[in-house]
Amino acid sequence: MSSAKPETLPAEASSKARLRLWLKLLKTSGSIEAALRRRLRDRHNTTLPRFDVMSALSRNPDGLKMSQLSQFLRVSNGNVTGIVDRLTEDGLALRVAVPGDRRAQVARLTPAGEAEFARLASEHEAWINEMMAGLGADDIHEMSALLDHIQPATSSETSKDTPT
Amino acid sequence: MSSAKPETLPAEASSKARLRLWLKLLKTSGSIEAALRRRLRDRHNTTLPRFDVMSALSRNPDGLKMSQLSQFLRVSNGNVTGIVDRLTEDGLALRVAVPGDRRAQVARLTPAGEAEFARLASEHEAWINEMMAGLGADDIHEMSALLDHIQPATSSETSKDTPT
DNA sequence: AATGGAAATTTTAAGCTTGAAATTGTTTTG
DNA sequence: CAAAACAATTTCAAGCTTAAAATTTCCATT
Repeated sequence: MSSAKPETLPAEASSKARLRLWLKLLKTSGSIEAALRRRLRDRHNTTLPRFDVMSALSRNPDGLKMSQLSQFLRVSNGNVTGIVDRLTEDGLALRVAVPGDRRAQVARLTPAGEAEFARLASEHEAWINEMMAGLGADDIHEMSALLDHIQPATSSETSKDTPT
Repeated sequence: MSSAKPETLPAEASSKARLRLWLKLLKTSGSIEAALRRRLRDRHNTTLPRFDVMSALSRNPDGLKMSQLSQFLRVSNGNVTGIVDRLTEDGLALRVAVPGDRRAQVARLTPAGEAEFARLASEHEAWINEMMAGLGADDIHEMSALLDHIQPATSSETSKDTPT
């Protein structure tokens, strides 16, 4: 008997290690996200989805078609419809007809929306900077490189390529 | 003039770098999560929240009180109520009265629930292993260590300590 | 034993999310 | 040009999520 049955084979061991890493990654990003949601809610009476939409519109001052917005944010069409609805009710966004195509509409920030987003974005960046203060420049590059080695989808599932 | 105005001061530069890292981290974990949700839905007709609840119950064969379950999963009480409701409707979980306390109930997996979870967990681990195949043992340890340097909440917000 | 506070859970209201169906408008093509 | 295919958006049904309110039960103090 030269080989007693090991508890875990090497392949199994690294599979478990990868699973643990995923759980840790999920916990970390979930905690950051939860902190952002809480602060946006408690201090600015808004939500992360609204912030995300405003951020996308802020980067595109001429507006984005609803479909472009949902592609950019990687959420469904129906989803952005509701968020833009509520942003519009609050006077932070508006819909503009697209000249050549009566089906389409462009969502834009209002001046009030731009002003509001400027405040939010500034705080948001400070929050992230604070939470990640423990990472130096080298750590940042190292983690970024490691993240590049993760391949979330197999080729068969990567049908919706969104070329930039 | 010995100091011409630089585009970004060092502190601003690393703040931006941390923000970019956060966006990348968010994108990666979001993509993994989206892939998991899609596969659970398409191949097993279930959802990630259901999987998470089943996973917690699977680790606790004697059941967990609803409040323990929500603490463990870090979601609200009302949230687990609904998920356990639906799991129960499907015969995968059940509620058991707690002897000493008529307020409390323990949620447990049924035998069908255990069998179903065993199948799901096996696939789930394989999916993660596949997506993270690009990371070797050293990479895993490195990333894990880097994640430990992120502090998602300030002390003032860490009021709900959940000691394990 | 009564009362009042704390605890466990559910309910509720509002918003987020999705995929699918429905609408409306555009373009291709027979 | 009519019809069919296609495109942009909204609507819909179902489920997830939260915080806050409501219920029910427990427990400590009188």
